[in-house]
This record gives sequence, C-alpha cells and structure tokens, in this order.
Amino acid sequence: MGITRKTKAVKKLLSLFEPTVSAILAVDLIAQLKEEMNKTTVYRILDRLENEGIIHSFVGSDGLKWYAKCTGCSSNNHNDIHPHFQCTNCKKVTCLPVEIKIPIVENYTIENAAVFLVGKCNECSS
Amino acid sequence: MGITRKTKAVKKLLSLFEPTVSAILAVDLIAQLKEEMNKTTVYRILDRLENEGIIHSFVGSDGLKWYAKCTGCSSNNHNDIHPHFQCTNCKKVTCLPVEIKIPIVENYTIENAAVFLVGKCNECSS
DNA sequence: TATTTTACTGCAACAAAGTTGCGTTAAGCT
DNA sequence: AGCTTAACGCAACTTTGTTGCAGTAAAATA
Repeated sequence: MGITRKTKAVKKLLSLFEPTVSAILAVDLIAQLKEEMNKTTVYRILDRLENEGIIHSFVGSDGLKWYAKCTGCSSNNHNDIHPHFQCTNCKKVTCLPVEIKIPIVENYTIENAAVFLVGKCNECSS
Repeated sequence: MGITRKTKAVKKLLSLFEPTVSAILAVDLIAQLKEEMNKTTVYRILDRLENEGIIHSFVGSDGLKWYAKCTGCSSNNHNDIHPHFQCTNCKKVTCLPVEIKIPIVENYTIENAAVFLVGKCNECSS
C-alpha cells in the first residue's frame, strides 16, 4: 500500500487542478509538465490521487483519459455519479453538478453509470 | 465519397454482427479475423459501415472501441441515444433499448449523450 | 464477355497513449 | 545525521489505431 507523500511533483500537479472547474486531459498535463517531470510520474501521481479520492477520472468520447478534482469524494465513497460535458466548440470538459437518474432496466442490475454529454457551453453558444 | 461495395470481407464482417445483440470490441474482431483479413481492412470496413448507419460505435470505460449493429439507424438519422451496458462478470456489452432522459442543464445546450452503464446482467446475477 | 474505372485490400511503417522494470533520489521518521 | 521506503527518471515496451502506396477485384460500360 503505502501513504502518498506530498512531494514537489504531487503539489505541482495538484495546483493545476485548483484554478479551474474544468477537467484536464492526461495528455495535456504531461505536455504542460514536460520540463518538470516525466510522463510516467504524471500517470503514477494521477493514479494515486484517484485512489485516494482526491481526483476522479473518466474516458472521453475519443477514448482519451480526463481527470478532474472531486467535490465531496473520498477513497471510500467515490460513486457520486455526475455527467461530464464537452463543448464541441471550445472543447472544454466540465463536471456538471447534476444528479443522473439511472434508468431501471429489467434483467440488468446497474451499479454505476458514466454519462458523457456533448453540446455547446454558454460562452460558445452566444 | 464512394459507395460501399459488398465485398467478401464486408459480408464476412457483417455476418459476425448477426447472431448476437451484443456489441463487439474492435480488437476482438481483428483477432477473430486474423487469418482472413488485415486489421487495416477491419478498421476501414467498420468506418464505412458506421458512416452508412449500418453499425454504430462507442467507447467503453477502458477507452476501447466497441461496435454494434444499429436497429433503426440510417446515415442521416444516427441519433437514437441508447445506453450501453457492460456486465462486470461476463464482460459482455449490450445495447439497452431504453430511452435516456437527457437532463436540462442551465448554461449548457446538450446535443448528444453517451451513457455507459456497468453492473450485472441477468445470467450473472442469478 | 472484354475492357475500363475506381473502390477496396495488404503490407509495412508509423503515431500516440499508456505501462513496466529497474536503478537512483529524496521525503519523512527516529 | 542516518535510515527506511515511497517516489522518480529513464528507456524500452505494449497496445490501439492510422497512413501511404502499390496491387487487386468489384462493378460499370461498351
């Protein structure tokens, strides 16, 4: 197991999630941190932070991995199912603070749901 | 543009979608057809069939691409939003014939939704 | 049916995202 | 300061998917 240490790399990476409510592509994080740390390190820190419930990840419609800061998640309780939204114009991805109603389907016991919405955000549709 | 020809390869690939309602991983199709055709061919046929509205694709929670046969889609009208379900036990992915209610979110104009559900199917939960 | 057109296929090489092994570094403890 | 061990960097690798080009085979035309 082991306890996550607050190294320079971890602090730096976490700081990138602060000033925004948007999700960030893992690939973009790696590009942005190119001079400061190795891509392996980025992936490993993201893994650890996710396991501790500090951030959460999801896969976009192109198969790329996104990360965003959790609001009210912990390592035990990580199942707040909220949809993610991507604007077709500015490409930004945001977590929507909306409760998703999981449909009840006969013959299927649904335990989790990943909802990825696509459309136009307010700034791009005006 | 060009019109899709019904070549041997196309017929063979399409036949794999017949006997099942389940979705198929692109990677699995390639493995299954290894002796009969090149992986480039598989990807290209899948692309064409999707453009024509004969099959549709989506990305699973692991980032891999799935394909399934459409029921009631055409090249013009491809927007029947139905959820996809993966059983955590048998790993099968199926299209659920359920209408998804897209939530109305302020400041966001939602045009499309990808819903990926995870849980237990009937055969695996009994 | 022979010819011509053009969509389709195979191959090899490539691209990009993400992983693994291992030797080294540095955080946190006493 | 010294010790333990988590964390890091590097290089090499794996996997999925793409691209360019030369050759093949459908389908259209005559």
